[in-house]
Amino acid sequence: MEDVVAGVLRQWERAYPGLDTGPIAVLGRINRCAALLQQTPDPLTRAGLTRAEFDILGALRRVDAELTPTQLARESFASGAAVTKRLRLLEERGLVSRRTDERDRRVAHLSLTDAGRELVDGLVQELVAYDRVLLSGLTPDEQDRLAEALAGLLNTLEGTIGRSLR
Amino acid sequence: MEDVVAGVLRQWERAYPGLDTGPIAVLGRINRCAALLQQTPDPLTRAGLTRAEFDILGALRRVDAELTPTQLARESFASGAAVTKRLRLLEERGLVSRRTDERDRRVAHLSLTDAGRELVDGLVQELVAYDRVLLSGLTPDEQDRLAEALAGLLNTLEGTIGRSLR
DNA sequence: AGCAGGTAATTTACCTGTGAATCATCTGCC
DNA sequence: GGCAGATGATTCACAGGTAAATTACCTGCT
Repeated sequence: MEDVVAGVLRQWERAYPGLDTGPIAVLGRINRCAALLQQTPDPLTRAGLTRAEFDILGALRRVDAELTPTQLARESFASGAAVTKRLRLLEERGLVSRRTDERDRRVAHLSLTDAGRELVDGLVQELVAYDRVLLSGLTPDEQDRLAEALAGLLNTLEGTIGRSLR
Repeated sequence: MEDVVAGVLRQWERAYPGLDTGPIAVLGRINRCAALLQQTPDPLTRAGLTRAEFDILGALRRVDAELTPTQLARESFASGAAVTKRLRLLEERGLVSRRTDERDRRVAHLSLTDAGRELVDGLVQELVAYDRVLLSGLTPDEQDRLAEALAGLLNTLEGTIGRSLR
């Protein structure tokens, strides 16, 4: 059985005979998977959260401590400006609370409210269950190998990109 | 050697002992890889194109025929509105030209100009070479297995999502 | 003929992210 | 003590995406 990308690859190969479509086969599929995952309604959508907002809440839950906006940006792989915007919405919804540092009044310390923590606790369970369904087409063994290959790729990418930014 | 996601997974596991982090290990890495790929400057950036714009040009080159905006939307996995906007920019740059259908004056037929075609021809070579570098951390065999696993996942996702939209 | 309904493309209003500038505050040095 | 420069966070102007409404046109039915 063939996926959508396979047809695209054949077209490229026909347009440019001899072209090495191997790299596109990998990266094109990663992009396509990510795009599909982002567009699909999931438990977060039903809870009225975006993936980006959940990344903030998740970071606070994971580390189980207060975090500053800068730390949150690093933890959730986002820009500072994006974090500021998301925090405003999350605070308005009463999921996150803010405390100003006493020593250095520039810095803020964010933490989950009780409501925020309960929301995350419930959502994590739902999300994992949902993700398991999405992966159900692969055997557990295939899933493990896929995760491992992606970890390797991720390391290369972080390296390449880190270098290109300097 | 460990990737960035591995640390995150350990934190989740510590916050929720016994949580099955397997699904996150796969999907989290896919999202992270895609985000990195999107943020990184690549040959397209240097040519002043976004990935989305190149997807339009690429579709026209691949099928080597005129396409309507609706067909372009399907081919490049985008919304109609997005295609309209991109086409306007690409036409302004002289990369794409438009022809109105004679029978049905609602429909437009888009094709690459000579300049557009030459641009794509050059960029495809550069892109494949660049992608090969990004994947250089994996052996060719690992790359093949990764592509295959992703194809399987993609099929499941298209299925799951197709169902959820009905 | 002419209208009801469908379809292609575009427009509109809005939302979210980004990089650059700005504001507020702290720290080190003279 | 007080200023120069650094740093944390926010704001700003803008780019690009989306869903829903709109425009323009075609087709089939009476």
